Amino acid sequence: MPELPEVETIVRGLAGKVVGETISRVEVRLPRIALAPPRVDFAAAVTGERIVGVHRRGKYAVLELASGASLVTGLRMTGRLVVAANARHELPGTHVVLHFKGGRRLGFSDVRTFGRMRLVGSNEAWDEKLGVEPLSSYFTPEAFIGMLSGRTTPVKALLLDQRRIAGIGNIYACEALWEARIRPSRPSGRLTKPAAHRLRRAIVDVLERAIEMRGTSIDDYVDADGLQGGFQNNLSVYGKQGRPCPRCGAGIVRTVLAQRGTWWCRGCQK
DNA sequence: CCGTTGCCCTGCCAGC
DNA sequence: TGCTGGCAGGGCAACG
Repeated sequence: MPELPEVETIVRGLAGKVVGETISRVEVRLPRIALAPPRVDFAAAVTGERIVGVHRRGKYAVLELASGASLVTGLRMTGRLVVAANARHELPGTHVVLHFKGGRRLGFSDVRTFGRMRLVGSNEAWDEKLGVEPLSSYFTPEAFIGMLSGRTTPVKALLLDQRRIAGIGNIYACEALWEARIRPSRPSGRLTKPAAHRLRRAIVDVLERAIEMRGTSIDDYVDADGLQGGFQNNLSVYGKQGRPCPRCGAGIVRTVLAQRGTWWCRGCQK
């Protein structure tokens, strides 16, 4: 499931492959995947556009187009964006294909069809609901403490809320809470100041380390070259129920919190 | 505003 | 072996 580090890795890979390319043809095989403003036809509007930049916002990959419009792709759980030289390497469940002049192509695939590729106009504030970028200078201890204070929501649910911090998903929420030695169910407002500082630091640390390892490949994620990441070998608690905690040796448990599987250590997360 | 619930969808796998 | 029911989960709409 692509979270911030996986989307960052995809975007870095795409930058060297698609910037400067002109989209000569667009295939939309599953129309509900490709969204556009009212009365705008996705394929017609995108055809002829040139890609002038690529960036990430939260868990979204954004292709910047020469007209000022953007193609915003949300990968959800199983979505993939992969550049290929030809049709031979096409992934199963490819729903949208951007063909470039010269023959290469960018395919968007998603077996579960939860992901979306959306064309947004230059003035469309598509990301106004998204919270702070955790790897930006705006994610200060003060900003984080402000989010936590007075709230009864379990701190893990707050980490997953994209309106507050953009880009953290289940894997990195679990890992950051373990690193900060904080119990996932702890009410946000009950974190001590040192705990809040530890957690902010842990979020930044775990995201940066995961980007260094090119993301976590549990079952579906691959980068823009179709290659797996390496952070799955560095996970401490995610998916590790029954295994010993790498820090204190107690057994890692799996509970359900905010409808999500939650892995943590009863021994050292308080 | 805030928090919760249900829905979308298919691959996988435990259990029979 | 073959089937099936339940689970996985990010974002969004609807609701209280």
